[in-house]
Amino acid sequence: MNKNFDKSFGFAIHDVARLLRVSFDRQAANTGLTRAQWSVLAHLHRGNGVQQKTLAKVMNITPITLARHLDRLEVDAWIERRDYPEDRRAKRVFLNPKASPMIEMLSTLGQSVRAQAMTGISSADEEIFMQVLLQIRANLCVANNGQDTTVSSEN
Amino acid sequence: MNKNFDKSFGFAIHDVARLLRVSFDRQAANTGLTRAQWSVLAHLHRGNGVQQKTLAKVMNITPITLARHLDRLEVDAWIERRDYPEDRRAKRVFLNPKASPMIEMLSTLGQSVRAQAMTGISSADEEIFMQVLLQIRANLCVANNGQDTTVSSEN
DNA sequence: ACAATATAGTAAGCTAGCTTATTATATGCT
DNA sequence: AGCATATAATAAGCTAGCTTACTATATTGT
Repeated sequence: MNKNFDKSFGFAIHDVARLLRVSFDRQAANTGLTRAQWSVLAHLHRGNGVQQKTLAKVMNITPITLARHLDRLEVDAWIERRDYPEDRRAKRVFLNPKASPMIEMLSTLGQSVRAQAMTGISSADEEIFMQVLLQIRANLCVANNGQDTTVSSEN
Repeated sequence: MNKNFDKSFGFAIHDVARLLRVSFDRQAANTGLTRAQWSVLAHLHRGNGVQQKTLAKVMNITPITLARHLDRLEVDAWIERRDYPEDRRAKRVFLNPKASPMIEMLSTLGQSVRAQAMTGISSADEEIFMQVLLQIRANLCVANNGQDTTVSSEN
């Protein structure tokens, strides 16, 4: 039995993810947007007008999880869903103009949280860390889905 | 605006944490225990009879989050809460004997998930990765709490 | 001694993820 | 044409985390 839970890979990753989320959300609290909502806006900024199913895939979350984020984002008019005449089952999602400055702001915030997290870490080590992290994600994507959801794009 | 969300630190950590959790939970589904519940058992294995507040602190979760895990673990008799006469507000948590083999099993599962995640990564890089990860956690703990919750023990 | 404050555990209600099931629309087969 | 199957979005209901608020018990200050 491993006595060092603090050093266990799974627990540590889990802790870091939670700490990052809390840290971000706390600093973004006055915006009324959470990290998850911001993530939606950021991805739309990259590919505005994308279909929900595609967006969910790019974000690597399930369609229903995305649908709930969109519900709340739509209430506050950050985004809007539009019918897609070429496939009447589908909807496309568009950023409203008011979202742009917010995206800039939250992007800056994300960078500052990252800088905070990386305090005292050499850029060489940070580089290796990121490479390993992305490799781990790819490995787990394969293990879970039989496919790598990292690559994507469309529209 | 960074175009490479896939390579963003925060998103990647978040993805990896989720993928790990899903991967673990899927493989442990037949046990009826989730990763979070297993985490409770594992920590108790290390310090049986610990007080709830201490356990929550060691696990780096809030007391109420722990309380809910304990509720479910107690229903299935994995653990039991006992009154603590020296402080009648407090309760101490004990593993029931049936938990031991389960802990062994899930520990093995955890190792296999880790191995899966680390496929194709050199042990030197893995070493650096873990060091950076732990440093990040420490940084964020300080930023969030003004204290490092990594160290602990008591009981 | 006793009032004020602090602490241990829990309750209520939120976000964010999931799986499984439903509904409406497309597509494919004969 | 029309039935069977597949797909896009959503609904229902679960785990797991959080904050804020409450209750019971301890502790502390005067």
